[in-house]
Amino acid sequence: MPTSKDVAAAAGVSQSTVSYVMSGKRPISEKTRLRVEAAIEQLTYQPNAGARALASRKSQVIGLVISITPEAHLGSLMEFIAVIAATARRHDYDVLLVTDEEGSQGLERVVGQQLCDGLILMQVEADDERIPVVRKLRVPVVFIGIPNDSAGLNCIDADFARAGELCVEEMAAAGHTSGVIIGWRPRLVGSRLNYVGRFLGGAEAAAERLNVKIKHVPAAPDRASVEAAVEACIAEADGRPAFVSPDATVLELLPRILRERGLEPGKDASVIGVGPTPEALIELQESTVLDIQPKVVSRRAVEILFSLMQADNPDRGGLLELIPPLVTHRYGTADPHVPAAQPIH
Amino acid sequence: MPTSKDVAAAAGVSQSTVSYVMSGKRPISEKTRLRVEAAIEQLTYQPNAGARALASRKSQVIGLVISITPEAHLGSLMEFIAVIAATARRHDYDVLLVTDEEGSQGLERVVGQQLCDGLILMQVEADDERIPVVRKLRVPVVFIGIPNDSAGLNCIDADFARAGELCVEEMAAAGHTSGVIIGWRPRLVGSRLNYVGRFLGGAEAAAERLNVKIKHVPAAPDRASVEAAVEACIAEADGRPAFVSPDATVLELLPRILRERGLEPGKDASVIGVGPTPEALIELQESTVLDIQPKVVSRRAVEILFSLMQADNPDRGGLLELIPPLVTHRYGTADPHVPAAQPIH
DNA sequence: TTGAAAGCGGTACCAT
DNA sequence: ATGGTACCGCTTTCAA
Repeated sequence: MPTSKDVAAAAGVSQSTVSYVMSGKRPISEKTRLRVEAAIEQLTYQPNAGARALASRKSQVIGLVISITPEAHLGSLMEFIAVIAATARRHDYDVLLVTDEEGSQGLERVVGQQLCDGLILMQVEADDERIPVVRKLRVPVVFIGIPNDSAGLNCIDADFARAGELCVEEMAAAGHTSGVIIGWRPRLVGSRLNYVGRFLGGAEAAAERLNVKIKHVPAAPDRASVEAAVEACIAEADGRPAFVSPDATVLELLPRILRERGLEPGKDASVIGVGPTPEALIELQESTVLDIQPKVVSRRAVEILFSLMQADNPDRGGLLELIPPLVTHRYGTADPHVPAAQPIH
Repeated sequence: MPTSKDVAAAAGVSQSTVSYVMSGKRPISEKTRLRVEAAIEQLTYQPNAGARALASRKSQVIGLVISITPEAHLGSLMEFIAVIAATARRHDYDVLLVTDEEGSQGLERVVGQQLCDGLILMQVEADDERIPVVRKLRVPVVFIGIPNDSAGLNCIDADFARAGELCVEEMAAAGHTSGVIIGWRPRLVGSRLNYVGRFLGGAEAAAERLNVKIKHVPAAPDRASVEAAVEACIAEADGRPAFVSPDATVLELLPRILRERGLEPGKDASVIGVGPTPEALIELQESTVLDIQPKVVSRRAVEILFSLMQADNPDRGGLLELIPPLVTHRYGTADPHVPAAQPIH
């Protein structure tokens, strides 16, 4: 592998000149710049990342922290990751994948070893054990998800409260006066998946406003559990039942389960929900589906992180940004409309 | 951040001794080792990755190259990634995510900058444009997927030929004398997704052997396309139709499409297929599903890469390993059985 | 068994 | 506008 020294020799300049040509941090005469660039080209020189990181104290890498739990919807997760990686590259950064198998120690490790200049934490839980650790880290961190104690942290997430509202509005517009929200087990909702709580909050507010009734039925994201919830709802429903859920897996199951019971979604029953992957959308064309815009959320997460890193202001923070959901599918049509944006700064 | 110099000072030894304590590359007296370890602990010292990479010429990072195409099943992809990352960590390596947005240049970049010591390429296509590039790289590379010209390359994949056989055997065992394989568009099969070709090969061999008829119907992995294929098959089927597919998305669609046409999968029609994610399995309980064992494939990919890197033998290669599929679900039961393993070395 | 010192390949300050 | 050079923090050879 050629080094910048080789380039310098080939171009007949000093090593520092090569460095300055690459970084543009000081003016270089047209003539020498061309000579250096030619030498770089000719030798197919690429700067050594380790040496650069050592000298500049910047790795040009961001750490992406994901957790593979049984609750995680892998397709959705992948969608986030893809956008984050692509956005990072556009800013000339690479992405190091950190799984939570190491727990919070993994965070301390990648930062301690100075493998990366900043972190994005995904699937942030209500009472996330990583938070106290993160507060001590000396690099900027962006959370995807909003923990209970978010003071001083940079968080971004889909606006699940708004999504809850939209779902209930949709439900009312479809002529229902009551409906059922299939959520998660209470324990999970309280301690971990607090977006469900936000969703319920928005849904309840809308229900009150529109004078419709909603009932929250906890369930696990598996077939048996959702079936049980559905049975219960059908039993006590008068007229067409309506099902609402903030969970992609539940949403994938609902149409099937209803059909097995002779109810055609969009006709005999309404299915309204949030957050599926494109694949799931294929399955859900006869339902109302809110897209929580993972692409926007993850792109913004990266952008926020970069602004923090550029500002060289590691401990500044306390940004909360909510991305409004889109209604992407409505009973068979794919006619997206954008609700009023309500980012909070 | 404390450096190894700080540790040395605290322990009253030289910097090199600290290094040797950490690497174990030369004998250290019990006494000094304990002193150094105490100092490390006390200062919470972590070695600087860049400096280490620079001095040792090893980054302890592997590059994981993925491509986000419309055909990619994100959930399956995520499953691979998770296992690869976890396995890498167990060998004390980190994972750098390389998306193919940069194309083959991305590979040249991460290797050229010496960001990583080896690569794993996923979703390798029949006539993959990355292959000529990879052949020139000076680091070990493992392919997940088998290109047409695999000479001298280290490839690993699920045994789709065997999967094709198993599917047809299953079909025959379920009493069918004929069936339909829903595959991909011919153009894709030829130039790109050649696992489909291998699947078909195995299926055809088994069909001949068992004296059943199979027909290959190309389709895109979307609803309309699969529906058209299904319609055609139902029209010309005598008795219960059987549907076989090597594609996860198609497999997710099939049960629904059949039910809409009044056919209950597992009763009025058979659905037999390969490779879905755990989420999809929920949907497919009434079908026969072969698991292509992404966990095994990806774990082996990492292990092979490490053995290549340890051997310090970058250009050695030409390993082909096939992981046999498991039958994980059979018409409602979850009773896995393992076919005879047939790895090829 | 341990220490001193020469790199590894860049960056950026201080000169000119 | 350019060159010389002192680091950055670790590994490893050579010496003791």
